Amino acid sequence: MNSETNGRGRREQMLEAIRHAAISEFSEKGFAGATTQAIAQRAGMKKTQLHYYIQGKEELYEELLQRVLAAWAEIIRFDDALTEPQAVLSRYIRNKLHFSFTQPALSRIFTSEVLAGGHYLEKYWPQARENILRKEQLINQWIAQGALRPLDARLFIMHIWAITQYYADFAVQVKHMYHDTDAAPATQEHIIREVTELVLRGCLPTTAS
Amino acid sequence: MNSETNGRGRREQMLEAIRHAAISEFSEKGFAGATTQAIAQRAGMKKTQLHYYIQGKEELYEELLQRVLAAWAEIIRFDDALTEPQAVLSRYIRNKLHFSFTQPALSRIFTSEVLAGGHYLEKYWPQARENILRKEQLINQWIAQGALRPLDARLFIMHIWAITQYYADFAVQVKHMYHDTDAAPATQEHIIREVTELVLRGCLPTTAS
DNA sequence: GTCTATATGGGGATAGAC
DNA sequence: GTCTATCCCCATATAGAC
Repeated sequence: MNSETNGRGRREQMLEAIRHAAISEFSEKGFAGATTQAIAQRAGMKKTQLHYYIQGKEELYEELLQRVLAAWAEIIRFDDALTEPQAVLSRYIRNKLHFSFTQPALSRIFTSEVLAGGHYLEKYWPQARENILRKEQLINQWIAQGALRPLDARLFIMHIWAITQYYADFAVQVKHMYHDTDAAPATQEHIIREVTELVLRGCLPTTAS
Repeated sequence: MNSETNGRGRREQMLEAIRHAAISEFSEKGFAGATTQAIAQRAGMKKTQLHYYIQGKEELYEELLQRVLAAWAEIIRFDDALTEPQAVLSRYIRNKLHFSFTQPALSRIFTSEVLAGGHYLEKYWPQARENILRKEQLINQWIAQGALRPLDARLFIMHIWAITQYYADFAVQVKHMYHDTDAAPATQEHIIREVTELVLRGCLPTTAS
């Protein structure tokens, strides 16, 4: 059992610890404000040790950005096996919210990058545009079929994205809104239900059977 | 005409230029990532000149944070003169969106601060909680009267906030979604209509007359 | 009020001992 | 692989000439 085979490699274990720490640091401070010093400290190592494992601050950041994009590419697409708008949209909302709940810091890195101007996302926009255009076409089909009320499909998609992303970016705000209050914090399932209900009622035709 | 009376004071003019520059810098880089060097450059002055006018980076930041909070406190409250849910919510959505459109960078400072953990907002949360609780009560009254469908009022308010804030925080994303596309970018009025329609349909009772 | 110069601290990154 | 020591750059902020 050499150093390459115990666990999945000591090096990879260290890198995972580093990535975990970096996700927190980058999501809180942004790329410019994050320091390798702080990342090292969060990961429980010295700065020099960190620099032994990573190529540089920028490479680490880009790798993590790619992680969010890759995860979203998997999670966020409309499920082709489903045809009913209710089913497709419900699943989309559930998946996106689940990601915001389980990977809030990773989600926030994207937001932080967009706030900074999104220069590290140059290569990402075309693909994101394609994705939204495909969703738009499907939604417009639904509208033509009378399955959805007439609406601006592109804005509609962005609005769903906005609400679901909110629970990652503003988790601190949400928490404070339940602090020192009679009401117990909303559960994830409850939030999923409320968001889904709001969106579906907002887009279904008034003449729904 | 001494130096205190021309314009509204040279000092105040300089400070406004500094604040304008600082809003951009802080909103893009966050507090940790922003530099007084860059703020000075954006404001068209030397760093030493900047430090002659401001007390420090932190004081400048806190002043601007206070600006957003103060502006929102004015703009965001439910209009007591209105009683119909449709009218109150429409006006709220319009005002909040208008602020996102006209003061996007200032809006983003709040988001950036929340991402960073919101430590500079400690004194703000109690008041924000009060505001949301008051809105919550009114909405629950509407629900009791049958003017709104049953829903979680607190989450509902946060969802409206999320959608309207989106147009400030993710303006870059919105822009890219219309880049290289047949469709012309959505106008502000169009966005206001679409958001309002989505929210109102999402919360009004199905038996609406 | 505005500049040059500087004090002091921390940043990313590497060299080289162990 | 991990440490100490160090390089070089840039940060905030101030002192003091003009």
